[in-house]
Amino acid sequence: MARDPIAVPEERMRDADRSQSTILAAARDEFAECGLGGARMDRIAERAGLNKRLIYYYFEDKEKLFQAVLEQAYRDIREEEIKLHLLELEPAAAVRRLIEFTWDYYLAHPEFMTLLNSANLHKARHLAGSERARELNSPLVETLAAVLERGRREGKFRGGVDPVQLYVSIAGLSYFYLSNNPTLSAIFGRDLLAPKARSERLSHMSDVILGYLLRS
Amino acid sequence: MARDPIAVPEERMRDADRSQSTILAAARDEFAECGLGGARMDRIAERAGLNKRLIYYYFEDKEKLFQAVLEQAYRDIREEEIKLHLLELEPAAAVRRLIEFTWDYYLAHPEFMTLLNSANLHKARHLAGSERARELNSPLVETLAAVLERGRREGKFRGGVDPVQLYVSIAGLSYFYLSNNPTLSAIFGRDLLAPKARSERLSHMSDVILGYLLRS
Amino acid sequence: MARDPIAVPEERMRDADRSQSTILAAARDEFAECGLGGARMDRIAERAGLNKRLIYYYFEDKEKLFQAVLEQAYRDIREEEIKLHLLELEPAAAVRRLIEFTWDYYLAHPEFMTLLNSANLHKARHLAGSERARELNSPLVETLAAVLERGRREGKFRGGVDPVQLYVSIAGLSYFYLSNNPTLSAIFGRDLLAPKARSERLSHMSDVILGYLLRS
Amino acid sequence: MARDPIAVPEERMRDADRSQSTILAAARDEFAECGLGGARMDRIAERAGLNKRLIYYYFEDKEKLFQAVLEQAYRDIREEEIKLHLLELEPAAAVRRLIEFTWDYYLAHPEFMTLLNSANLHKARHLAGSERARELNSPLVETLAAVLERGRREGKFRGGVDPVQLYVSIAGLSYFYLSNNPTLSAIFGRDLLAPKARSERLSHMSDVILGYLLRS
DNA sequence: AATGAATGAGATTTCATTCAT
DNA sequence: CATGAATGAAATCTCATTCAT
Repeated sequence: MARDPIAVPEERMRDADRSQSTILAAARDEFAECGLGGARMDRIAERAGLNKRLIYYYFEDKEKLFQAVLEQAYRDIREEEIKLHLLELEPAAAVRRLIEFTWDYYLAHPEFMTLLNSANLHKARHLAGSERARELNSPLVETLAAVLERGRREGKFRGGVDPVQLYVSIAGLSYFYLSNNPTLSAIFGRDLLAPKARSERLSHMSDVILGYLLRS
Repeated sequence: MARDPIAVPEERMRDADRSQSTILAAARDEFAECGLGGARMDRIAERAGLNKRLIYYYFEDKEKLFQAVLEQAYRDIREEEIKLHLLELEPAAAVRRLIEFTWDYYLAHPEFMTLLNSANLHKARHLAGSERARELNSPLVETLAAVLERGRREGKFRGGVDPVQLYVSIAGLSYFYLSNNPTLSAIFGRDLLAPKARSERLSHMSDVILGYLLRS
Repeated sequence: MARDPIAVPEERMRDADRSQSTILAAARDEFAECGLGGARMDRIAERAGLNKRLIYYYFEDKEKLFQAVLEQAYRDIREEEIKLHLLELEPAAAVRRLIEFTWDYYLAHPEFMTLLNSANLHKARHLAGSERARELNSPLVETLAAVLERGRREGKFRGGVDPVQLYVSIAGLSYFYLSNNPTLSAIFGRDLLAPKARSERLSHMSDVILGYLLRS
Repeated sequence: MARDPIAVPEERMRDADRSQSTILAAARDEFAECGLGGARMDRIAERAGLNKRLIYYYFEDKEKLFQAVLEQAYRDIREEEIKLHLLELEPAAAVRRLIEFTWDYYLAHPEFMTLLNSANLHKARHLAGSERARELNSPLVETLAAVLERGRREGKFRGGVDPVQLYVSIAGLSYFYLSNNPTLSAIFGRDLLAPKARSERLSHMSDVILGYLLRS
C-alpha cells in the first residue's frame, strides 16, 4: 500500500524475471536428467516450487521451454569463455588453458552435455531459427585461430591447423569421456571419475593436443 | 494350448526368430530417433509391421526391450571390430585404420551413438548387471595395447601411452563431431557432413593422433 | 476355447462395432446437450459406460468424434425420410405429410437441431470434405419437386415454386419454433410445448404452406 | 484506495462506460463466434484490448457476462424494431416490410442468431429471471396483431391468424436459412448468400407469407 | 480504474500395458 | 504364433478466476 508508484512495475518485473529464471533452472535440471522425452512438466513445476500453469504462461509449451533452456545454457558457457583471456598467455599455455577450461566446465556442468545430446537427438531443430544459431557460436574459435597463428609465427606450432577442427577435437576429447562415463566406467570396470583417473585424463588430453601441435 | 512342440518347430522357430529380429530392428530405429523417453511402443509395432502385443510377448517391457537393443548394438559393432586384424598391419597403419574404422562405423550407424547417449542419460543402468558389461568391452583395447607396444619397441611411437585413454580419444574425436553434427553445423553455418568436410575431418583426426604418437 | 475359428473375428467385429455405436450415441447426447465446446470427453465415456481411452482409439479426437456424430445424425434422418413414400399421396396430402414429418422428427430428435447449430456455429467445417456433403443432401428435395410439379399439372398448386426454397421454409417453420423454444416460451410467458400449443403450431404451419401453394 | 469520488467522476465515469461497452462488444463477438462453451475470457480481453481482470471487475463472471451480452442484443434489435412504424403502412406493405426487416437484421447481425442458439442450448437459463424476460418481448407482436386485424377488416387478409404464430413463422423463414447457411450451402452445393440467392429467398418468403395471408 | 502475476481444478490426449481369443 | 479390443495412470495443456499492487 502507499508504495512508491514508480517502484511498482520494477518490483513486478523482478518477480516475473525471478519466476522465469527459477523455472528455467528447474527445467534445465529436469531436461538434463531425463532428456526431452523423459522430462515431466509436473516435476519441473515442483522443482521450481511454482505453479505448473506459470510455466505455460511464460514459456508456452514444453518444446519452447526446452529451447529457452538450451539458449540459456549457451549463454552461460559463453559468459565463462569470455573470462578466459587466452590472448594474454603464451600459445602453448593458452591451448592448455582451453583444454583445462573445457574439461572443468563439462565436469562442473554435466547438464550441458545432456542438453546438447537432446538437442542433437532432435536434429537441432530447436535452433533452427538460424538467426539465433550464429549468436551461439563460440568466440573461442576466433581466439583459438589467433593463438594458433601466433604459435606458428613463433615457430612453436605446426602450421595448417584448422581452428574449427581443433576446437571440436578439444571439446570431443572431454565430452566423450564425460558424457559416456557411465557406460565407459561399466565397460572398463573402473571409476573414470575417481580423482586419479581425472588427472590422468586431463594429462592425456593435453599430451595429445600439444603433442600434435608442438614442433619438435 | 499345450500344442505338440515337435509338430512344426522349425518353421515356427524361424518365424519366431524373424519376428524377434524384426522387432529388434524396429525398436533400434525408434529408440535411436526418439530416445528412450520419446520412443513409442505403438510406433515400434507399426515399424515392425507386427502386433504390439507381440513385443511384450518377446521382450516383457519397454525397458527390457531397450536393453536388448543396446546389447544387439554392441554385438554388431564388436562383430565388425573383429574383422579389423590390426595386428597384421604396421603400428602407424594400424592406428590409422582404427581411426578410419571408428569414423566409418559411426557414420554408417548413427543410431549407435544415440543409443549410447540414451544409455548414458540413464546412467547406464541397462548394463548394470556387471556380468554383461564386461562382455561388451571391446577387444580392440587389448589389440591397441599390442600395437602401441610394438610401435614403441620399434622406436616409432612415444612410450607411456595408456591404450584405454587413446581408445577413448580416438572414439571421442569422431563421436563428438558426428553425434553433435546438427548443432555444430548450425553454429558454424556450414554442412559438416559434406564430402569435403568429411575427408578434412578424417585427415585432421589422423594428424592429431599420429602427430601425438609418432616420435619425430 | 475350441470356438469356431470363423466366428471369432465376427464376434470381435461385433464388439468393436457395438462399442463404437455406444460411444456415438453417448457423444450425440453430450454434444446435443452441451454443444461442441461444452461437451466433455469424460462425460461421454461415462455415458457410454466405456473407457475414455477407447473413444480416442476409435475416433481419434473430439473434433472427429463430433464429425462422426454429425454424419450419423444425417444418416438417421435420411433413413426415416426414405420411409415417407410421398409420391404415393395426393400432392396436398404429400405436402401436409412432409410438414408433419418434419415437425415430428424435430420434436422426437431435438438433438438433431442442436447438433446442426453446433455444426453451423463452426461454419460447417465438419463437412468441409465436399464429397461427403452431397451424400447428406436430402432425397426429399427431388421428391418435393415431383410433388410440386404434379400439383401444378393437376391445377391444384401454383407454379414457379422452387422446391429447395420450399423445403427450407418447411424446415424453418418447425426448426425455429422448436430450437428456440426455451427463449420463446420465456418471452411469451407460455409453454409452447404444451399439447394444445403443439397442435396449434402444426395447424398454423400447414395453413401457411398450403395457403401459399393451393390455387384458390 | 478510498479516493475522492467527486474528484474526477465524469472523465472516469466516461472511461468506465467506454470500457464496459468495449468489453460487451468484444464478448458479443467472441460468444457469437465460439458459442458460450467455446468462448475464452482471455480472447475477450484481447479483443477488447483491456485487462482480463477488468472483465471480472465489471461483469463478475463469464455467465453474467453472457447474460449481459444477450440483453444488449435484445435491446439492440428492439431499438431497431421501434423505428419501423408499421402502422403507418397498408397491411400488406406492413407485413412485407416486417419480413424484409427481419431478413435484413439477421443478415446484418448474424451474431444475434448464434447468441440466441447459445441461449437456447442452455435452456434459456440466462433469462430465467422472468421479470427480465417480458421486457424482451417484441413490441412487434402487438403491432402485428393490429396490422392483421386491419387487414382482415379491410377484407384483404384471412381471419383467424394468430399474430404470435405468424411472427414466429416470419422469423423462422429467415432464421433457418441464414443460421444454417454453412450447412445448407454445403449440402446444396451452392452459395446461398450470393446476391441472386438472397433476393430469391426474400421473394420466396414474401410469397409464402402473403400467399397465405391474402384473400384471393 | 486498471493490470501483470499467479493458481487450482479440470480438460484433452497419450502411453505402456493387459485381456481375451 | 499372433492380434484387435480395452484400460488405468499419467502426461500435456487449458481455463476461469483471484492476488497484489
